[in-house]
Amino acid sequence: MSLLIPRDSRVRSRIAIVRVDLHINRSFHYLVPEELREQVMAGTRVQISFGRRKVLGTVLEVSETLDGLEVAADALKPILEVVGASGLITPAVLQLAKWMADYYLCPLDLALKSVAPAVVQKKGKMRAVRSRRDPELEMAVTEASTLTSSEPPPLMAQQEAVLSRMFEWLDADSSQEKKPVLLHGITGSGKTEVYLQVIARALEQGKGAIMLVPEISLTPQTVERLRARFAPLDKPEPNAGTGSKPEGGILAVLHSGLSQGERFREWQRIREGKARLVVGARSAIFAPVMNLGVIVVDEEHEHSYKQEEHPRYHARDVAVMRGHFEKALVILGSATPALESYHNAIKGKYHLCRMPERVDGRHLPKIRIIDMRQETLRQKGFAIFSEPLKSGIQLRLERGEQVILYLNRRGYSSSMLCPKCGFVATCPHCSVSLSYHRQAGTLQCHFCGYAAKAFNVCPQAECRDPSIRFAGMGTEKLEEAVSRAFPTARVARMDSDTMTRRDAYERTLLRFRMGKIDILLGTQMIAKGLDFPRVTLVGIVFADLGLHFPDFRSGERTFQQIVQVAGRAGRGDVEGEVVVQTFTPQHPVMKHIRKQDYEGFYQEEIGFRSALQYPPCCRITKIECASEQSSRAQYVIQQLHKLLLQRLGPSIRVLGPSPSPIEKVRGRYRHHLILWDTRKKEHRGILQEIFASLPRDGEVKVFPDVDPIQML
DNA sequence: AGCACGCCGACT
DNA sequence: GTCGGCGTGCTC
Repeated sequence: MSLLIPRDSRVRSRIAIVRVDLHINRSFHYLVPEELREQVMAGTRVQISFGRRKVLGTVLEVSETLDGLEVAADALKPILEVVGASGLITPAVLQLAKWMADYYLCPLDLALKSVAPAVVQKKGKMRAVRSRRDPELEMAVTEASTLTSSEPPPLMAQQEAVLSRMFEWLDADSSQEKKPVLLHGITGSGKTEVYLQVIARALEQGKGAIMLVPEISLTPQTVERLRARFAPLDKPEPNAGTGSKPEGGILAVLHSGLSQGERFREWQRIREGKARLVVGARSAIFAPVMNLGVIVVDEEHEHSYKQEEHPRYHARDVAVMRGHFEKALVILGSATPALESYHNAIKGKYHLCRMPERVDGRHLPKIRIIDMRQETLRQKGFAIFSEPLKSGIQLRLERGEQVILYLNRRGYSSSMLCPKCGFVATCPHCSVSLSYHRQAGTLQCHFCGYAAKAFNVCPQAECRDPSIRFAGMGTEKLEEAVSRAFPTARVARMDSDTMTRRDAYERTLLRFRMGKIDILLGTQMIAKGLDFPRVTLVGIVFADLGLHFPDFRSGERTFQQIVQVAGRAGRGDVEGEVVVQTFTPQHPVMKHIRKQDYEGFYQEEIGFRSALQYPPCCRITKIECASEQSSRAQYVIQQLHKLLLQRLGPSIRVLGPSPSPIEKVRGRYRHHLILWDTRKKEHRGILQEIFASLPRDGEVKVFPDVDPIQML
């Protein structure tokens, strides 16, 4: 080796343990050259020569000694250079990645990949930043803001009380670990203001803050409030010679719409400490904020915090771990907490803060549960609108108030079937029926996106019957029905079909805010955080939709969705009303929905979970095998099952293996099994070994899913 | 992941 | 005799 490391002199050279960006399940030792000593630390991205090529890697550890090193020191190669600058992955985030690899049963490489965007992992050349701003829209937003005052408003007593506790925890000895806080505040109770003030205090203390939101494009209002509140803290860039105002300042916004260049720049600003407040979706939890004071997870119950690709991490839980490692205060906020979080709060693992009142003495809307079986009898056939909902809408139109209608299914109808021969259009790639989209004139698969031209007659050669029917109503059909029933009303639909353009969502909400829309209807897109004071009626068109899924969380999800949408009503001076239409009014969830009683819902639901040993009473891990051939996936899951029984024996409870409830998705057949109680460290170690030892059939994919959300 | 080495069939 | 198949194994 011609690297000429003097054998005698530099024995005390620093040695970096480096994980290479290749699929090698171990790490390698490199020398840290004198001139890079300052920069190389745990987490630093480096370029090294590996064999005969140059590759990138991540420093896991820097050590002063050669202890335990089985390679002669003079055989070590030096680190060639540091990528970008040090600190792209901070030591704390590296620790987080190690934890993720262990907890979520994935190779460390994969965990490292998910903690920093690809552009940051590589050389990170700055590209020209394309502007995505829309001057017309911005003007309109500015004009429409009676709302974004940068001054903190006066607080209600409940907010004061919660804040004083949070300040105390935030200010506590920074070497002390901080218990996470669950902020359970009903819709409209002023949670966002609490977040803002805790963040403000952390920033004043010179610390950083991360705020996670379920999906940034659906929370422009929250981002606007942050910008309005914290923009004054921004000092103009000293080198802004061009006169154009530099973007950002103390606030960095990370979202999927950023180009690679924009993403890199935001990351860089955070790393350099220019931006200390980061807002973003799931992956923003890995932002390289130093000296982190507080992490807020807004709407912590939202399923979008769970990544559905390997590693299947839950950003809320990762946030709790990051807070643990960095001794930062973690605030989980929701009106309808995940059962897991509330359970943790009840057990004392989290602090519990409650805000049971709405701001300004406003009341929660009254909820009426309408029995659609009786409505069907009364109206002599299936009706989309019950009488109370119909008259309720009419009344709001007359009064010039606004209405939100919620139906969590897009398209015109959810299936297309031939009443003569029984043919049902199904997706060629997934085991689900195709939805009819009338505007597009297509049949679409909501799992894989497959689209085909809709038929006029039954496509079966021997049938060709023209009376082919569409069953199961979606938002498109609802829109049609609304327009027919209320011809004078101005109606807008919001779902992923109408919101294809990036700013369509903001534009529609702006028109709604300006009173140019009377009835806003849509899918869960309209359920999140909207605050429109003139909305006085919310209609849940078909509350049973998600209730009968073969998933132990279907009741919880239904409760959360309906209570959240209901919370959009009555945020102004006029009291709100909610009409919930259901064919199963006797379902236990409905009585808690009627009273908007989270506590009652929790108590009843936790009883079911405990009896059936489902989370949060127990932790489960799902293992899924997927292949283009069902039999191959089945074979691998059976092998896995065998190994599990051999290695873990009776100490572990296994359900399955069985085909997934929706067996085929995107042309891949899935088989899974569920393991109970995998929290024990030795269990995880054995699971890791089993995955590593599994004969690698490249075609059959094996994914562990720790704490699964998606059971289908 | 690459890229070596390494041991058996059809070609100029 | 040689070119080349891709099966194991190594990379500080």
